[in-house]
Amino acid sequence: MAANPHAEHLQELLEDLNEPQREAVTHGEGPLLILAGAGSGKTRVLAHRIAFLIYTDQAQAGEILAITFTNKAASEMRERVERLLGHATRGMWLMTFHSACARILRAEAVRLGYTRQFTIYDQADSRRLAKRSADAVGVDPKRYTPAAVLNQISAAKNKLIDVDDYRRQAASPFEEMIGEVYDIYQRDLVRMNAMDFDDLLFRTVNLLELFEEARERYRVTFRHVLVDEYQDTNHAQYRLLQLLAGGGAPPKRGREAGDGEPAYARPVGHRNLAVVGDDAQSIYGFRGADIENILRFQDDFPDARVVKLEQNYRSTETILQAANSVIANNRGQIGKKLWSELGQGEQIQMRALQDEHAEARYVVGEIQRLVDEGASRAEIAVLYRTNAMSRVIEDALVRSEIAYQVIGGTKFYERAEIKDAIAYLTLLANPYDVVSFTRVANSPRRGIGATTLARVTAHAAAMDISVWEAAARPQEVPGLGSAAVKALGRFMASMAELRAMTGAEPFGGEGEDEARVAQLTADAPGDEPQRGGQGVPIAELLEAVLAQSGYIEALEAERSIEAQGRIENLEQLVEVGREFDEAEQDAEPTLERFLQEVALVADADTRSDDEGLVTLMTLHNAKGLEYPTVFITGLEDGVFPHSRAIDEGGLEEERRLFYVGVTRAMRKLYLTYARRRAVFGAQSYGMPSRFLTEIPGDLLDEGTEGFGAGAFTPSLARGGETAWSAGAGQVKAARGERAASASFRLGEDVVHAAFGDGVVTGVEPDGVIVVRFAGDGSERKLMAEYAPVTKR
DNA sequence: ATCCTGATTTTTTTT
DNA sequence: AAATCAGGAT
Repeated sequence: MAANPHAEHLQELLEDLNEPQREAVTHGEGPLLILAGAGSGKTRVLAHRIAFLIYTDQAQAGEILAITFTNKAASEMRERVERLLGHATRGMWLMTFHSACARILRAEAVRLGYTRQFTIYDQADSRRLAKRSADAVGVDPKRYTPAAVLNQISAAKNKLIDVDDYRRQAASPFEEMIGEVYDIYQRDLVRMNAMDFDDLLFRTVNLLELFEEARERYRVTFRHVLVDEYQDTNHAQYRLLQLLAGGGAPPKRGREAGDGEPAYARPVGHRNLAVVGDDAQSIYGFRGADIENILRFQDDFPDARVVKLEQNYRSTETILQAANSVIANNRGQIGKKLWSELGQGEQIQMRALQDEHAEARYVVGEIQRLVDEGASRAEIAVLYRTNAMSRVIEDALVRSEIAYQVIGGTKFYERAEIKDAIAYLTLLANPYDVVSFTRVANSPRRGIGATTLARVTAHAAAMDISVWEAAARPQEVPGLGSAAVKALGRFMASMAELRAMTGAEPFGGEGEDEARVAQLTADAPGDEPQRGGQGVPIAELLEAVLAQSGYIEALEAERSIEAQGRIENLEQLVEVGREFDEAEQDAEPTLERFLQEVALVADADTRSDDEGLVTLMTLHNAKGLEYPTVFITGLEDGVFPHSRAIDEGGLEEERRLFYVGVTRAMRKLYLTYARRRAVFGAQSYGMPSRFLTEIPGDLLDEGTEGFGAGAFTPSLARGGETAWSAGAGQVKAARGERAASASFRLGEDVVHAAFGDGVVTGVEPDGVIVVRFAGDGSERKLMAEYAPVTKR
């Protein structure tokens, strides 16, 4: 790089980076692990590194694959890179794992037996399908909710365990049952030409393992792979990276590797893999994230360059000290100590409030005060453990007329009318999609009831044809009355008309199967669609759907405020379609691309940077963000840490979540808890969160002002009092006295309040015991001291 | 096929 | 407290 034409830019690029940051940015080829503490400028490092690779001609834009955690983070990253480069970054793959996989699969799905129009099911869709499959197996839905069943399947998929492997490994009646459900569930997905979120990863791994040609092509294409938030990758994602970048060590986790190791497992490939993460911020274990991925990166790549970023540019020292001392209670982490030059700053405000309403009033009162003093509402975030907790705070904000936004919870795309409209489009694109068909067929009501639907779908399954085809020729469906035949005929006629608008081949006539077969055998999957796709603009199609289907008409007939709101939501959706049409001018705005984009929006993507909006969200959604002022609410044992986490040994992850929350704050941090809180409508009383006791007392201001100070703002320093109203003697009492724990021995018989009889199969440090329960054969980790478990 | 009502459940966290 | 669901009446 002696006479680099970009020399000037290069220097500028490296100018205001600190030493380790610069080391990470300028690292050349080969594996790179960046351990980036909270607020240490990792996004900046990633953006600069991408720009550096391009400036030094180590990569073209099109040779870079950069994975972020959310779409929002991806577009922010793209902006930064473009600002650094001074030009657009077309062709650079900067997106989430799921988006990247969906994009690859669109081009290659044919090789795996799907058409490129395959549907992506979101969690709600998947759950409905899981419920159907569980019903078919005869699973008692009281005992195992569809969500729980789906979780099991999802966990298996995240570990790349397919149906056959799962059933072979099943070690309990419970697992055998889940295996049966998994089997049906997966068959249904394939038959419907659909994938759930986990399939996007799983099938991409399949593709790269099975087809050497594709594997080599993508390896060559992505000469440099960068991954943000590496601590939250799961096994499937790990495997995917290995296939793309070439592994270091062969796979040791997952299934048996050994001698007969397949070719793809061997460490070939460019190994230009740069990952950024912070093990202290791993908070997605519940959805399969494997913290071991980051902890063992150096085992996978013994020659990896390791860079630690420990200087924090975000928070005051007070906030960092609190975060450091809390996280010190976790074990088995990569040692890191955050420090800052921003000075001590203000004390952390801690408050105990009467109940959740008082808590909300306190938070809103403080927000009011800060805004009066000149703060922008956009500088303030209120965080909580579960989505349901937003409501009380929202009420208080509304009452005080403070503008706010809620991230997550009931999303726009989860509203019934939006899902209906999307389901119409999905069915038009993918005539095999039974879930969309059943959703849409009788909505609005047109006399196609549950029995009719069941007969049609059963017929389709029996004849091995698409639902569309079955519904299009209703007279062939056994058992249908003449009214049902007529209703179906009318419905399908208008659907056929709408499908014609999309420019897709007509469907449901005789030659249908050839259509899929032709698509499946069409070789040479490329990056562009083989034909067609130039159909109508999405907005136009949507309007036609809503009119033709009688959907809008039915809502108008209702004449209710609620229906009016739904109509407005649908208008908003049409607007989304219009924006998509305009944004895609160069590429063809195909229906499937639109549906894919809609399916993969995350809560966090909907965040607005609008000035003047206070932001409310869960702690999970706050990952990666920062605010001058942060409120963390609901700091009670059982709420945060969540009771289920306490029961199941998830305390360390909860603690990391708290760490994430604390480190979002730049200058002011508020921690609040309520003594009494309504849970499911019933009142419950909780102790202050144990995390509060892990913060050194001198960092906290417990508020002495105000009426009945002692009564409502108990002090950690004070103590001795007995009841709640007398102060938080409990907090002090709790400090340091948690260590004592009931001891269980290996092999001991125990009884759990919820799970019933079980036996201790493992004893771990920190009072964690492993118990296998007779009821369902499940094995759970419990905190001996806190879980409702006794010796028998 | 559709509507109503009472019972049951829901709350972790999410791509 | 709200939402979904099952069962039964129309």
